[in-house]
Amino acid sequence: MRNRRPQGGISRKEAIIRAATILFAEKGFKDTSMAELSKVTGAAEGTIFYHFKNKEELFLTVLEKVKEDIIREFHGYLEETRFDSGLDMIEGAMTFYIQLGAAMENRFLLLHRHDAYELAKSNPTCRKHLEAIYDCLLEIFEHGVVLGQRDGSIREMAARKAALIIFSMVDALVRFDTYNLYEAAGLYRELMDSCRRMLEQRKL
Amino acid sequence: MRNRRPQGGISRKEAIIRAATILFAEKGFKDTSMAELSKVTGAAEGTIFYHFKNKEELFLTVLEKVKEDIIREFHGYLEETRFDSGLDMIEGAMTFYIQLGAAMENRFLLLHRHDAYELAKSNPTCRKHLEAIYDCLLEIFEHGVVLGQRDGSIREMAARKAALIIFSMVDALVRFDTYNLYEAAGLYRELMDSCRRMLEQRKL
DNA sequence: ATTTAGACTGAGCGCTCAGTCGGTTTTTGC
DNA sequence: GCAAAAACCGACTGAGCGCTCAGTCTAAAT
Repeated sequence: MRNRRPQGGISRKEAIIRAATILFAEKGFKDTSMAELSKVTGAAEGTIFYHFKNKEELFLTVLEKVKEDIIREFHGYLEETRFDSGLDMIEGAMTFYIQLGAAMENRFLLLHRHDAYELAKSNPTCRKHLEAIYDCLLEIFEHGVVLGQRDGSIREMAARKAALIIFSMVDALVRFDTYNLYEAAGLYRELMDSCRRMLEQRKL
Repeated sequence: MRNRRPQGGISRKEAIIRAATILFAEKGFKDTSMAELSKVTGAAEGTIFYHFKNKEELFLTVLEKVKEDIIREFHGYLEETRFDSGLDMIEGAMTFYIQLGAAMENRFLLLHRHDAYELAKSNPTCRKHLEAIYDCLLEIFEHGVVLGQRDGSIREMAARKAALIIFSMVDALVRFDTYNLYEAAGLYRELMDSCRRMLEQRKL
C-alpha cells in the first residue's frame, strides 16, 4: 500500500505540484480539494501540508513553475530563431504562442482563470509572477514592432499599444481553442493575415 | 428591525438578484456565500431559498437578467442608429461594446469569469443564455462585415471569422479596463485604427 | 373580527473543507 | 548497525457552507 517513491523518478513534492497544476487549471482553486489532490497523487493529506504550509503556498509554487516554464520556452525560442524583419519576428512569436498554448494547455488555462489575479490583489509574490509572465510576452511583441519600424516593415504606431493588441488577438485564439468555442486552426490564417495588414507599412 | 419592503420600491426578490449579481461578479460563484448575500440584502437566508430553490438557480436567474440587459441594449442601439457603410457599422458597434463594458462593468465581469462556462457544461439553460449573448454580439459584427463587403468598404474575407477577431479585440479592451491592466481610453484610438486597416479594401 | 395564503425568519442539520498532530517509516550520515 | 533527520501517514478538528423547516408576521379577502 505504501508508495514512497512515485513512479518516474520524480520526487513526491514534484508529483504533488504536477497534479495540483492540472487540478487547479481544470477545476479552479476553490473547487480543488486537498482530499482529491491526496487521492490523485497517492500522498496523504498530511504529506501535502508537510511540503507546503497551506493551499495558497501550493498554488504559488504551481504558478511559479508555470512562470518559469513559459519564460524558458520563449527565451529558448528566441535564441534558436533568426528573423528577416520585425514583422517576421512578430508573426513567428504569434505562431509560437499559439503552439505553446496548445502544448501547455493546462498551464495556460490556469492563467485564464481568475484565481491568480484575485490572489495577486493581496499577495505581492503572486503579482510578481503574473507580471513576469506578461512582461516577457509583451516585450517580445513590442521588440518586434520596434525592429519592424526600423527596417520599414511596420508602420509608425505606439509599440507597447501594438504589442497589447497583438497579444490580445493570439490570446483570444488560445482561449477559443481551450474552450472549444472555435477550432483554432480555422481562425489561424485569417488572424495572421489580419495582423499583417494591421501592422504593415502602407505604400503611398 | 423588520424591513419588509426594501427601499426604492423594488421587491425583495429583485433586491436579492441585484445584490447577487454584484457579489457573483466581484467574488465569483463559490466565494459568494448565502450568509453574505443575506447580510447585504437584509433578508434572512431562508428568504433567499424561499425565492430560489438553490444557489445554482439564483445564479441562473442572474445570468438570465444579464442576457436580457445586454441583448436589449444592443438591439436598442441598432434600432436608433443609421450607418453610412458596413465599416462604419462595425466601428460604431465596437465603440458601443466598449462603452457598454464600462457602463455595465459587473455584468461583463460575470461573463469573464469561468463560473457560467463551467455550469454550461452540465446545464443546458445556462448554455442557452451564454449562446444567446454571444450570438447577438457576433451577429452584429458579422452583419457589418457582410454589408461592408457589399458596399465595398471591407475586403473579401470570411465574415464569421472576421467577426470573431473583431469581437476578441474589443472584448480584450473591456477586460484590460475592468482589471485595470491598461487604461482603455489609451488603447481605444490605436485599436479602432488597427481594426480599420485590418478590414478595409486595399487600393491596388 | 376572522380566516387565509404568501412572505419571511433564523436556529440548526449534515456535510465538506483546509489544516493539525502524534506517531510511524524511510533515508541519511557515521 | 545505529541514531538522527527527513518524509510520510491518516484520524481528527472546528469553521463555514448550502439548505431545511417549524413557525411567525402581514395584508388582503371574507
